Amino acid sequence: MEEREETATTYDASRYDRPSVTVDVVIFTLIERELHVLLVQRKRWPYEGHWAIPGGFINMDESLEQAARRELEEETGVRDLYIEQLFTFGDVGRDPRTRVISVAYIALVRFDAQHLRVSDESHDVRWFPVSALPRDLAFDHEQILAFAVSRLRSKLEYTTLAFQLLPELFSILELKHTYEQILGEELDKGNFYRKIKEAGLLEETTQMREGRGRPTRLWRFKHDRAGDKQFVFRWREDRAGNTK
Amino acid sequence: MEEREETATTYDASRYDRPSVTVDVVIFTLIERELHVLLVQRKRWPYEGHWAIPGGFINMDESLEQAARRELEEETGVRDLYIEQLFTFGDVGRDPRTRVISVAYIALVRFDAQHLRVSDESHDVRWFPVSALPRDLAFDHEQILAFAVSRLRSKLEYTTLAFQLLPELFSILELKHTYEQILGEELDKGNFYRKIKEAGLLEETTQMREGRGRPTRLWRFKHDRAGDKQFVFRWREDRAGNTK
DNA sequence: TGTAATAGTGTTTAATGTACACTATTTTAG
DNA sequence: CTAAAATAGTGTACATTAAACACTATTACA
Repeated sequence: MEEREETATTYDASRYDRPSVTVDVVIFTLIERELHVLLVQRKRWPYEGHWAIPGGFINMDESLEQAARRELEEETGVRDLYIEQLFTFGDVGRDPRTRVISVAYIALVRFDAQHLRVSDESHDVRWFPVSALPRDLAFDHEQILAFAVSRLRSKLEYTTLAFQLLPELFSILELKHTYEQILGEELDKGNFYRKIKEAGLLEETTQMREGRGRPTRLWRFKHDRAGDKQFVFRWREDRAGNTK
Repeated sequence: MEEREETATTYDASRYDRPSVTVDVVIFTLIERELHVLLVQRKRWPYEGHWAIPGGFINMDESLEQAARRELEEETGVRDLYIEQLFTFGDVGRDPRTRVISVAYIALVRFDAQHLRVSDESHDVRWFPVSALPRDLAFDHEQILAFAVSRLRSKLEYTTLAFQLLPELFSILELKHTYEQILGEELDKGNFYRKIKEAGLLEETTQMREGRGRPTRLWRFKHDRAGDKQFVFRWREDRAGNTK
């Protein structure tokens, strides 16, 4: 980390001119069975009027993750949810104002009444379906967002991450639908039932939900298992990367 | 990324007091069939005399990856090798001097005569076996290193990364040994032969190498396939995370 | 009462993983 | 010169998992 020839306590500010460090948070949620992401509309130069990933400068007295959580809470009012560092973007020209290094995070939130303040359509903050993003995102945010979606997909294959997007109680087919939304491909119903049950991640409840056809049983995620160990199972029905 | 309420071109330096940004590079190599990592011994406060991961401040005119490559070249004289961003560490108290945010990278180099300057034992730069690291690394470098090893392991399971550590020509059992070194577990010889051949990643050469027993055929990695697409295959012989 | 709609189960076959026994070709000890 | 040790490499059988898809179940509603 530290330059070996540098003196201990003094800095030559002109020599060690410092970049700005920001934290950007790509916030995902599921709205009406579709994966959405939160964007904010910029009010000033540069990229005035363009949509951007929410973020801000870090404070000197908070860790990166704390900064990301603060940002998340400022935008959505949500605390204590799943958050994970994605990547740090630091190319020279990515912000026309000055050198900016952005530590990007991914957050997953459950969409419910809590974040009404976001769903206000007249506001400069809005949820967009991942399949229908606005054009010309600010800065390199298109790249960041694409990377976030890609990471979300690949993590889904070996973690229990999808549960973060669902409410407390859900049906197995809703869970399957969530996987399909994120993976962007269809999964076999029978195989999904079998795998998810064998995994032992779910706790059956006595509750049912009625709809158009046969009522469905509701399940709950076993949280004890989650923290337990890095639980892993694979969902993809084709062997990844089969280069024939 | 950008604070939405901030003005466009001016900064209040006292308000937006900036952290320092460094790049640390965890450099791995294989020496005598064992995985090693490069560390430097600190000459000054803080952590004087302790070993640390090599790194330094970024320049304002280089990208993060450029900074990491520069650092790698300064320490080992090696260019154009495998390098990958690991994680960004930014806890508040990790450096007693000032707020420091470190973007950590992993690099893999082939150990050969090129980096003699590193193998000089009297120097303050030295290769350590991953299995026998020095005590009391500087800063939070123990944590960074542990994370780097863990990442290396998990990436090995689905990438062709091990080839970066081997010379141009190698035997299949050497490759197997490399996998075993990094994974920290034994692999079945027969299964390894079969899988690596089926994968079609290797190019047979006419060269053999003689040793104590039967001579071994040497192979070369097909580089055309590597860039091709994110080639994936799995090595672990147990299903990962099988929590029975 | 029967059809649409949704939920959920079972079964068959193919692919892959795992263990381990076997053969092959060299050096070296006696 | 020959047998044993050392290393390289192949083959095979069994278990496990994946994938496709046909089937049954339970509700609302026409």
